[in-house]
Amino acid sequence: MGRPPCCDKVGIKKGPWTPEEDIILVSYVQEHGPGNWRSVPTNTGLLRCSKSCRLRWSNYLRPGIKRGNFTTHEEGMIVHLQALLGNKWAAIASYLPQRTDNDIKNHWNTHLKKKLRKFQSALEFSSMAATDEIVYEIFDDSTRAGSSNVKLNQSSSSSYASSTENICRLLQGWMRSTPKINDNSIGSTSANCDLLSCGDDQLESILSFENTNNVALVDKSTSKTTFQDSENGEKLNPERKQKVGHQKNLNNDNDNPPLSFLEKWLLDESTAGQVEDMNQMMELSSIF
DNA sequence: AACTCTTCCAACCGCGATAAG
DNA sequence: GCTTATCGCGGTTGGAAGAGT
Repeated sequence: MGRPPCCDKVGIKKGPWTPEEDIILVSYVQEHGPGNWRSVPTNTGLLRCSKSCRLRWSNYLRPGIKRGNFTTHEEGMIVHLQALLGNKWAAIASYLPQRTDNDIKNHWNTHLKKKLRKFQSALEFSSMAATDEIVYEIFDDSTRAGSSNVKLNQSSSSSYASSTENICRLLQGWMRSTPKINDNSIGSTSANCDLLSCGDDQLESILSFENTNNVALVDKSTSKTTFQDSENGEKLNPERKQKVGHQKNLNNDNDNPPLSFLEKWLLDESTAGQVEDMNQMMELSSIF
């Protein structure tokens, strides 16, 4: 006999997650930490399979997730890493703090692939000594699209970086539309009731998050999440946390020199300059 | 205003690797 | 060592929202 099933397929809910379900999941993970997803549906009463819970947590509710538009630098990183690693979205995501692999994958498929295609065809045309008129026609579409790069830079600061803020936003919208909470629909854990009755400040403190190596600390004034290494108490910003994680992995995996080389290369300013060059080219395309 | 088309992204599906019994 | 479930990943899809006609 092998393992028992994580959940029977009967009665499993599918589709978009409701704020109630999010709160239940977040409060459970706060209490027990991420992992052991198999027990999550059973212990929380969520009618979701463990897989769905894990996905919801890692792609949406996990602290430190930045949502919203990608910066030019992030896009450059993705383009470079995709060229080097292929469609290894999880690997690429590990170099982009606060972005999920799903987010990167979506952004690549919907934006970057098109941008690159245009960029490459523009290069081909220009190498064939094309006239200005031809180049103008190539980029005309992006001009009409509303100068997406300018918009991108303007709104890049509107991203939000923690599950606290995610949940607060969800709650704010949801509470407005749902004047009275139906306790039966939410579940039976006391943590859920606490979450629903507390204010934003309280919610943020409840949502401080601990995993195996790092403790996430939520800054109430900025809603930003910082990480503290539970081993040595060192405070880390999310980016630093990612790097420390990498360093640990690298130390544990000595027969993987290409990765450390890649990391060095990526952090090299001269390389970053090349990325910027390419992005400037792409931005030029929207100016034409 | 109503309809169609396109874009975008959250969530699902299927598969390989790994772990548990 | 075998069987079976879980985990994590990449590909794909469904539907909401916006744009165009």
